[in-house]
Amino acid sequence: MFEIRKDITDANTPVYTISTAAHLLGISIPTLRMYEKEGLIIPYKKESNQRRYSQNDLYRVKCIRETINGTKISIQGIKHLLSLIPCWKIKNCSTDERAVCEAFISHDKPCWMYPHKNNLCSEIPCISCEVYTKLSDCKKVKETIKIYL
Amino acid sequence: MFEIRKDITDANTPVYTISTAAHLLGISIPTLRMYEKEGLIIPYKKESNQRRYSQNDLYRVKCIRETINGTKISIQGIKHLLSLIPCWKIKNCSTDERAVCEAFISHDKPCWMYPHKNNLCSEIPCISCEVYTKLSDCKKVKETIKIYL
DNA sequence: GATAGTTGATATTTATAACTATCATGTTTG
DNA sequence: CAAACATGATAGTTATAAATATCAACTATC
Repeated sequence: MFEIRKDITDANTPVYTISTAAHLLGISIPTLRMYEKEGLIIPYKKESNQRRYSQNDLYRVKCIRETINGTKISIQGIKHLLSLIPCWKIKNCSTDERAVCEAFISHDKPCWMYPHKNNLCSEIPCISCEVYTKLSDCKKVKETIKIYL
Repeated sequence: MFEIRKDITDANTPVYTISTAAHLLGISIPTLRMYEKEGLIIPYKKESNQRRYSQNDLYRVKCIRETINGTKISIQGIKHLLSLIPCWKIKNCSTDERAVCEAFISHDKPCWMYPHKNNLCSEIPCISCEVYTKLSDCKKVKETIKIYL
């Protein structure tokens, strides 16, 4: 227990329980749950509602903590930053879709934190959406924006 | 003393001393100097090195404080946010210029906080550069980015 | 079916960012 | 040429974000 699994080839496979993840990261369980509540991470959830973390999830949390404790950007700041990811470009939203999409309009939290109902994002769960998966390091938002500028 | 001057038509004219500005904003003088040190504001400086604040400067500080105290984004977060303003697009930098420009490469502070030597930005002081002047409210970075996306 | 680990929620602790007070020195103003 | 206000710098205070501890109820595992 509490060991990094090297038998898993896919870094996106959710294998670690919350206690293992917390141990590997050197943080407490409530902290992990807080990051999730704030929308900084979306762990996989089993049918029973239990969380399972992948290797990429761990990396993601590592980046979050570097940003909070190293760069001194607050959680609210990170959320604001993540809201700048041009999801409407990545997903190629139409003008009509943008006009009614909170993720396009607002800028206080990442797109995956808004309710997805009647737009094209409701087709795929956010945990497997490229907008979420392709940007594990919140310090790389600028890079991402540059691509579409 | 300590009164908003209504005789000044140009909101960019630097008229208020630091004590007047602090009083009008309801904050201390060191706080104003801190915001400046962090690159969140560039007050006009007289030949004697004394600061003079314009009406727009006051508005800018008001927005900074809303962001810190209301939105709960830290100063480091605001700096990071301001670094995302696509100055290279606004100023129409060449590929060669971008390649050596810290403002293009880095993302920890606004472009006007980097030393400007051998690029086209050295022609104009940052205080009168449109990249700085056109975005008084740091909460409107997303709007600005959208224009160029 | 007993032990270990999970869930969300609330209460508490801790670390520190944001802000202020105060300093000796320099500048402005009547 | 005083009085008032500026300067940068340091030291101290305060507010609170980030992290943790603990809870009763629920789920997993052997």
